[in-house]
Amino acid sequence: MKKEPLSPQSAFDTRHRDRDQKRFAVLTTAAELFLTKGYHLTRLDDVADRLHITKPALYNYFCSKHDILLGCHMLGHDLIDASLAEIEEAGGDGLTRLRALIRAYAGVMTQPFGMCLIRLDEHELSPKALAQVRQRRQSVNERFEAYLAQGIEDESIYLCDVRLTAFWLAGALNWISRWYKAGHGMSSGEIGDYFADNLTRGLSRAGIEPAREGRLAAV
Amino acid sequence: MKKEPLSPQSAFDTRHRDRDQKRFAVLTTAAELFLTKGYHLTRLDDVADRLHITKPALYNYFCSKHDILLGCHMLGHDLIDASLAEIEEAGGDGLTRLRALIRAYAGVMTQPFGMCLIRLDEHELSPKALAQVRQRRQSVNERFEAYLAQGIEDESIYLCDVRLTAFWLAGALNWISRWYKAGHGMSSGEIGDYFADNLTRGLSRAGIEPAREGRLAAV
DNA sequence: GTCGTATATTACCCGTGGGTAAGTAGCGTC
DNA sequence: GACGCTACTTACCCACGGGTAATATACGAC
Repeated sequence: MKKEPLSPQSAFDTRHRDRDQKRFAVLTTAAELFLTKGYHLTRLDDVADRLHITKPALYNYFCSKHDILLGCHMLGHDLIDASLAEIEEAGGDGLTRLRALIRAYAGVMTQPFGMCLIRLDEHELSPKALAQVRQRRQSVNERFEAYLAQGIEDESIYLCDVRLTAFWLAGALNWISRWYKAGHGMSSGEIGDYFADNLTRGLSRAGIEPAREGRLAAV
Repeated sequence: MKKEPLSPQSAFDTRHRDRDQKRFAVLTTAAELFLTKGYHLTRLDDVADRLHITKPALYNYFCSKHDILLGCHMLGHDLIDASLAEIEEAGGDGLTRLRALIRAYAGVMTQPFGMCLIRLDEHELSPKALAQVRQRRQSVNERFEAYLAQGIEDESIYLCDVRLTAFWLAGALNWISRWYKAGHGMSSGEIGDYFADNLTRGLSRAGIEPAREGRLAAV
């Protein structure tokens, strides 16, 4: 799937053009609306209007509204999977990898497709689609658990309940998608760095360093 | 609002009975269905069926489906507010209070009305209702920030970004509502204790104690 | 240029489910 | 034991919006 042009609707400027580009434009627009208004309150007419086309044209690229929703989820997971591969290759001890994962995951949660994974109601997916999504989600969770386990093994991480710790880390990170607003406050990267440091301070087996100066204490 | 009888539908066994009891029965049933099937996929007929009444009877107690949703949110927040009051009274330093808040909040997230706060789409609320809910949510967030600030002040908590830390704590806790299943794994109280200890390990200014034995390492 | 195809449009259908109007029946009251 | 109020039921409405059938048109090919 190719990258979008300047704005999603320009993908529909001309008639013959890359299908993938148009699919992507639909998903970008839909994701934005789903996040703003909610899935149900977003009508397909709304999506089409933004793209300067009409509703039935959407059915050239997606077979239903649910299918568009699934598309958003899949792109969100693609973002994560890309990071996972990099981190796996980079190597390092459990704690190092966990921190890298936190940083990357935080980045995903500040992007629309990443937000879709958390903020859109999974009940709207078809049972088959839901199974797909659940499986991909589970594989991410397993990665958290794997790095925690590795860190306990290599003694970079304190002995902790791997399952529960993975849950709370995921929660802290997923929640970013609910409060992050692009252009306000910290950037995506700054949040990632802060989380990577601070979520692991209590997990690290090495003595705790004093909190980093820099961006602190908005008391 | 009074406590429910054995099962929600028994509130409708007889005709004349406490209105509050029936309202509560409706909300209990609706919350359960909303959480299982999602708000939109739950029809008012479904709710009525479970209570052995018919849909229009619901309109004796609520003026719309949205109003039922709002009711669920309000009861969820009532659970939190009850804990907040207790913690405030109990006193203690910032860290102690923060831990108590974490424990209590975790407990709320394992209950249906607490789960509603996180898992049901707020877009379905009317603008006015949404404003109400947002305000209550904000007041909880302020409590997290207040205890963090207090802890920094009284030196029980490391200097940290209060706003970001409150966010990640809230996220870790809110996420419980997405994975907790009553009767599987740890109990609500055990989760609360674990979270109160482990989420604050990296925040505590006192040296980090080795992780508590007891319930550990499902590696 | 004209033909064929993919793409988009116009016009429409219709299932669904929230909500309501009118009528019925249980229960307390006197 | 008749009355009246409230709770509840039956029967219905209808707006909404996802989805489709039939039709028009831009673009590439030759």
